[in-house]
Amino acid sequence: MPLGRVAKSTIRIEVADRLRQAILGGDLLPGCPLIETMLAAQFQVSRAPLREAIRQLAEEGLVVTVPYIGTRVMTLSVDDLREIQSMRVTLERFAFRQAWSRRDAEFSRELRRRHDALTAAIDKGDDASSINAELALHGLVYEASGHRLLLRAWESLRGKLQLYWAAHHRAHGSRGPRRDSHDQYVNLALGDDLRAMLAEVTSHMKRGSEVTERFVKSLSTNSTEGVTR
Amino acid sequence: MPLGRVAKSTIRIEVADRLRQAILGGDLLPGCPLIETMLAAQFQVSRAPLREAIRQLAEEGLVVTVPYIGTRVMTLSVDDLREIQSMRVTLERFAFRQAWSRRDAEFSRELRRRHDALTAAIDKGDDASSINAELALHGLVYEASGHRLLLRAWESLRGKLQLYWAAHHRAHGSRGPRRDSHDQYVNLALGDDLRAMLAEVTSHMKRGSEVTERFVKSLSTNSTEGVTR
DNA sequence: CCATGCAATACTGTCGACAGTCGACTATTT
DNA sequence: AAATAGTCGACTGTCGACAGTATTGCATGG
Repeated sequence: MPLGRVAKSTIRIEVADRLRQAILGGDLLPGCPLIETMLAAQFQVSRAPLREAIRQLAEEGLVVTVPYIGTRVMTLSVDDLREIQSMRVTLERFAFRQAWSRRDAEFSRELRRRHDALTAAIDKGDDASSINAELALHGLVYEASGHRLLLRAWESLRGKLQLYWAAHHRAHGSRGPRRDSHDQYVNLALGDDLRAMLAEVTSHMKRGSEVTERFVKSLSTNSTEGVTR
Repeated sequence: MPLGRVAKSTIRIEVADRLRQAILGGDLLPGCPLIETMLAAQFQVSRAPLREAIRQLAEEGLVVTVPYIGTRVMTLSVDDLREIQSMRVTLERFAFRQAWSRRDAEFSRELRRRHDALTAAIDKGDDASSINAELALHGLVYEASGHRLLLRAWESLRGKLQLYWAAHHRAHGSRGPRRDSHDQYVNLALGDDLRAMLAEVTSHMKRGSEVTERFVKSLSTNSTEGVTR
């Protein structure tokens, strides 16, 4: 038994994880200000590690900080979403190119497993889980690419995507990915036609982004408040 | 004129810039430990803003931090370089696709300007400047893409690339990009054949990475020291 | 009634000090 | 002599307090 390290964690890391979870989980809505003194009191820690955690999230792009003004959760914009989606298409196509010759039995097994998990979550109507399951499904190809930098880039994108999808879910009650929306994706990923797979990635995301974009556009027409700190 | 904010800088930002500059400029070599107390004394600031600056650089990927052990400048590896180069090809091809229809007279002028600057730096034999000039030249297409996320991704890559090139320069005295190595790149970027441009990006970087990779490989055979904290 | 200047306030930025942990060195035991 | 346990020094992690800044609300004048 390898007996892995004892997971020595610092407050900074702990707080960063909790904050990230809170943001992605929707406990801290986009635009919501992050008051250091409040959060420090709430987490029962001093401001020093909390500030460092915030600095980290800022670099991850989940929050934005303006000196002497404050930090708030990143807000949604149609342009941002478009950029995220187009970047995602580029990265995921690259990931499939990299991973294609590295696919093995383990890859296929894991792909099916995650697809089943997604289907189950959708059937159960558990939207939060289905979001995570969909992200996990798409994440596999990045993991299989063996490209650490690419995986890191995906993780950064994933956070922002999750932000959008969570907002979508809160507004509509159901984000509603269709039960069979990933069948073609999975089948091609298990097959031998890379060209078809790449085309599927492009069109799959095009379909998905149309839905999300319609939603975000509807949001930005309603929410006009500037959230005056 | 938009009249942007008055660039009010905090110590944290100042220190982060100085540190980044020191790392990329080669004052802090790869593997070199960053002792907080020393740096704080050197910069004449307290450890709090210094630590936050380090946290930021860690998220940028220029340094690595291990809890209770310390922080050191990211080290070079052949695999890392390969990943950076392949990612760069992917992103720059994407950038050209995005920017292609947005090119205007200003773009052409700026491209020529930066190309001239690069040529001048090479002629003058100023290697540090020629590295910056080459990065600036390649950076233009990212700026012209109008894709903020893409530009951000490039800036992150650029830092790591600069790290490698600076190491190369220190070891060889001259990094030696040939004077005409970017002629084709610039000509195609000014032309109308996107397909040819994309092919050029791929082959251009392939040529460049072969040189750099040979160098890094030669490095890793020599340097065996573990830098004992 | 609206615009302008000014005080109050709440928050962020920074500091110095203390506590906890790791690695190296020394001493001891077999 | 080799291996183990104990000790020491140095550095990181954390804390509470202070300084500086931007917003808010009010008072004043037009």
